[in-house]
Amino acid sequence: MKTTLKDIAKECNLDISTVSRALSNDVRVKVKTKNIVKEVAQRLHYKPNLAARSLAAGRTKMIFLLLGSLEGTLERRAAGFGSSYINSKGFDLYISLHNSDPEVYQRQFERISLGLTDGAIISPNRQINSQVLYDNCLRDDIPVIFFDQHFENLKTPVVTSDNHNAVQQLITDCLKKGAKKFYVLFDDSNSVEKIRKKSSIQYLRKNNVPYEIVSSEKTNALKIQSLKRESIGIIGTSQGKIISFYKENKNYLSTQDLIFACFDHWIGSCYPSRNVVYAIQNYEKMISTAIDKIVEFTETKISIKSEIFKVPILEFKIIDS
Amino acid sequence: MKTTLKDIAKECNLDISTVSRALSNDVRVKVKTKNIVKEVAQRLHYKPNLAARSLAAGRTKMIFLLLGSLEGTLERRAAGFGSSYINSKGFDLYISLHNSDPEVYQRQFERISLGLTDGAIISPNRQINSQVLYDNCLRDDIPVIFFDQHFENLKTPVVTSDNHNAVQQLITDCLKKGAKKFYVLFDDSNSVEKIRKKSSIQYLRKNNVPYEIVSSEKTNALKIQSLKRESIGIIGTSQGKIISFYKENKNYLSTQDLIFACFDHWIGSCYPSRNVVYAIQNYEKMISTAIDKIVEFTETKISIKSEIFKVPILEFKIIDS
DNA sequence: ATGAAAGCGCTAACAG
DNA sequence: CTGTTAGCGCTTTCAT
Repeated sequence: MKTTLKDIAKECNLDISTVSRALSNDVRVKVKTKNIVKEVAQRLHYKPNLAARSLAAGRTKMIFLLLGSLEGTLERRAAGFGSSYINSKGFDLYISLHNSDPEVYQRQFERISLGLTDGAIISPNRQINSQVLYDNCLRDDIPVIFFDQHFENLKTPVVTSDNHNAVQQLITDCLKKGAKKFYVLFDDSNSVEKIRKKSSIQYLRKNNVPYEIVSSEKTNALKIQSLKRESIGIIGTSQGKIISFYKENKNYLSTQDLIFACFDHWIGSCYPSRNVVYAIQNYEKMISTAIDKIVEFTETKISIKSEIFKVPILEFKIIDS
Repeated sequence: MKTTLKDIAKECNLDISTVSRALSNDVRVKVKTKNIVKEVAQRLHYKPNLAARSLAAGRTKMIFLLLGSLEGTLERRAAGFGSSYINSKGFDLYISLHNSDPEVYQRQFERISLGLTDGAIISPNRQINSQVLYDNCLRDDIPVIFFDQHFENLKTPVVTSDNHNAVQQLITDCLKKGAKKFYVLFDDSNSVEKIRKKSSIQYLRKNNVPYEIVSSEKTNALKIQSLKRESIGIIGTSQGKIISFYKENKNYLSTQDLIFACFDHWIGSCYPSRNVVYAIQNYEKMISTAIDKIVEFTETKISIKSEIFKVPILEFKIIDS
């Protein structure tokens, strides 16, 4: 059965409060008493009840990380690195997934202000009005910071990559490698994709490069086709998206000279393209920034501001065939 | 400020206990009273404090999922599917990562029995004696089930893939595709790798197929090399491992006829091999089995048994070039 | 149908 | 240095 402070107090003939102090290394307790208490605690396999502690102390040292899924490299790495990083601050990170399900998202979001966490980092679901949920947390003084996704209409703090510059750099690299026209695979499925799409178009227009936007619904209708072999840049979010686009249009694309551009990583050789360029997002900086803000808030109670933290791309990589 | 039952009680001129009942839809409370209470609760933005509830009720409906990382397909998918699956049972899943760090692992493991979770599913770290940690949880009646990794010397419940059969089927497929000799890339880094290695060797021996075990430390010393072009099977845990092995031995391997075999997924074409065969583990079945067991335990308090649940492979896929 | 009261396990004043 | 006391917010008997 569960050992409590009471059990230890009885065993030591001390008051429960002294035991509590002894275990939290309070300077007021005699060293000798401390030792006895600690030894008894160990012998009885004492473990503090965090729910009780939280109730009494008003904090849990737990931070919540709510993500859509773990399929993206950024989110995966952020989760992995964030766990370690937060540990070094004496906190714990609890990750939860909403799988882009609005109901789950809302439910998880609401759980934040239920007394078990001191704050949260959230990669939002765009189908839901996060502002309401965010305001809920604010009202209860629970700090929340958004991660990766950024909605212009929301008054919330956000940590995000500098997607605008990233995309333009990727296109520049493709152009250097000889790309003469582009397929842009970004869609409108979330705010990151939107920004990337918008920036791509803006930059391609500015440079007078022909392009076609290919949303995932109507991939088979490639307009810009020509019989002669050309150098084509294909830019999209991930290796997976690019590869499946390629497969769907293999007949045409396999006859062309291709240059792929995407984010975060590329596994294997650049085949069937001639070159792959990709932008590695600085997930460490992103998640640590978010964590720093949250922790700072819980320790100082100075209110969190509705700021945008744009984190530059970590590195641009080029794979040659 | 935080609204509590007390605030609602005051506002409604009711006792706090009636409010509590009304909000939990207790049949004893008059419908009219219930409606009033609920309306006031909403107006005051009432949210229950889970720590307090947990303390009073003795359960949290939270299950802990402790994983090494999210880099593996199995773990990622299990986390994703598990979150949804457990929601349908009225529970929540909290994922935490130990990044193969023994200290973090121990710390997270110990957190399980700290009163915030009703149970846990754990992908263990082999550097740590999990038995002790497991016994700790048992003593406090916290159900724990191990996931994926299986240690023969531990008396614990475990859900794992049928790796033995999986490996033999993969090898069979390679042989059918013409493989005449093998490189086995499994190592001893964890219990799954160990079983896969052992089963590979056993099966290759039985079928008199020449093979070489290539641990990641000494990859450059390939023994079985010949000048003539041969059909070579390369079997390992993931696409990543196989590709990096290939790269390290490109001079020799690029002249050979290759067949790759691995687990869970393969992105892109099978190039530079002729065929890729891979075994998709049934992560849905694995995680749902684990969740079912944990939930069953928390609801019935019937003690969890030290059983092994072997989940068969979901599907074997073959990619042709 | 509602209220009163005990208590879950712990922390944190306040005494002494 | 240690004990006493009063909660934290909620659930749950036991009365009425």
